[in-house]
Amino acid sequence: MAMTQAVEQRYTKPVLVAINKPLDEEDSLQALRSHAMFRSLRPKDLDSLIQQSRRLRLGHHQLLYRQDMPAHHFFFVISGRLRLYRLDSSGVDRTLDSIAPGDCFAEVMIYADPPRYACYAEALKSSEVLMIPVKAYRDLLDHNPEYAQAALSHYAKRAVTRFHDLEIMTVQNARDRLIRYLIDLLPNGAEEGGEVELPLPKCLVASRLAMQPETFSRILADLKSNGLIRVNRSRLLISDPQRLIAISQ
Amino acid sequence: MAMTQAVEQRYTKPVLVAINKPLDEEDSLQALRSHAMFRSLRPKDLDSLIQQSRRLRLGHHQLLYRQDMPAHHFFFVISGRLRLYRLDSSGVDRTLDSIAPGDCFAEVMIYADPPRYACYAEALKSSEVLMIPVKAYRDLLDHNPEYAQAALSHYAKRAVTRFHDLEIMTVQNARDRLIRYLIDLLPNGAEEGGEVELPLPKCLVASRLAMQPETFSRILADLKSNGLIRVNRSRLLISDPQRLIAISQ
DNA sequence: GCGAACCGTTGAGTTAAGTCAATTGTTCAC
DNA sequence: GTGAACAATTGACTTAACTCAACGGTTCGC
Repeated sequence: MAMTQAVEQRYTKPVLVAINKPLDEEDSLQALRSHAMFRSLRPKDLDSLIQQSRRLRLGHHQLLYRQDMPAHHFFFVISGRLRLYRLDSSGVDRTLDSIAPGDCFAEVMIYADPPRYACYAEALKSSEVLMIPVKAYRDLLDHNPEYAQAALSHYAKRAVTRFHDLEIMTVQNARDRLIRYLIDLLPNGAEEGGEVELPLPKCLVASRLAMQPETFSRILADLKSNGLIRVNRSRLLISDPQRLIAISQ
Repeated sequence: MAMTQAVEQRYTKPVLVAINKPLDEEDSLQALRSHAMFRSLRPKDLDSLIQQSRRLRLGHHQLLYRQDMPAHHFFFVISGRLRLYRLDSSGVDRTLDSIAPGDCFAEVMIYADPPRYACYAEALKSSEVLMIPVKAYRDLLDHNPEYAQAALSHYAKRAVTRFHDLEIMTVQNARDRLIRYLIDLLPNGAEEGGEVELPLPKCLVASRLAMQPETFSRILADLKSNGLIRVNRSRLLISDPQRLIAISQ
């Protein structure tokens, strides 16, 4: 109960009040210009969209928005890293996604009705995001139907990714879920090994994979002792992905 | 190993060879005309799309497509019910979604590159689907940018739904996952109770929720004995959803 | 530079969920 | 209609994962 109250209290705290910065540094928006949602935009339209947006600086652990809050903006990550999570009625924090520079999030809100954020978003470290008004982007699409193609392609990819995430979570045991997660972190799939960096602190990866931090730690220790991975902080060396997959039966 | 071989053997079996029927029964395509992806299409264009499509009749347990197969078509369910599932390397069957009449599936393949089905699709009972060529729909969008808007709205909704499905799966214990699943089946959310029908046989709901059929059965029996639900075959009566949510802490 | 937080790891004990097996009820094909 | 396959349930047992607790190692604020 005390927990529940704490959660509700958080709803009343103001968010989206971070310091905004002038948007004169063109170079740092290069990534934006090459994102699937924006790269087909005419410079004039993109500039107009950027003009209507605000650049936010977020500190470590700073909350950007809350679940159920009306969603008037979506976001593009310029630098840093964020995570999406939900709180359930008993206050348990469940991590759903992490977002890297060059990615968009909450962009599906463009067509939600009523538009409300489906989760919390917070900075995992000092970060910069571009806060784009949903209405501005929608207007752009409404007046330039040819732009919808690019957005469509991005949205389809997003749906595929979410489907894939769901697929991992239907794996019934913790070890195999973790192995699947690690394989997916490899840039080239399962073909060849490589070093991967966990996109989240270990305790949050655990939460993302629906297991306890202790379980996560034990599985990793076990994989390590079997020579399947090497662990250096949040960097993992996977030398033989095929063997890892074989282990997961 | 024997299992693995069986799986691979299935890959070689021909699919998509069901009997096609003439598309003269206009009435049964009414649902198609009101679907978000098609309702804004001019009659001429919709008719042309339908002309290029084939209507398939699928028998009980008949396979429609296999995971990893090149995806040249997406589908609209006219009648019956289908399920999407994946097989892992050891042959375990994991159910990912069920699809009701009036719904589309594999439609995200329009923008996949290369387009390959991400899972298996099979009929849960005798069903009819419309098999729409990906290329035909893409051409329609390419030549009529104004149509993209409708597709965009549908794709955004799809991404939101998948995100929500993922969210349920990060719930760590089987009972709470099942309760969340049941609540979501209620048409009016958690506000008032009602009777819901499981969209899948119980053993497949269990698979969808990453638990064993025995566990599913035991949890349901327990909820029943606590007066939280009434069970009649695949129909469940949820009289007090709020109490059910409270139980799941 | 020091202590307080926090993160990650490890150990010990407990519990939820999986496994195996037996039984009944249903559905379906012939 | 009958028997074979399958779906669902229940019991007994095992095990994977959770919980609680203690303990190093880092990081961060002062």
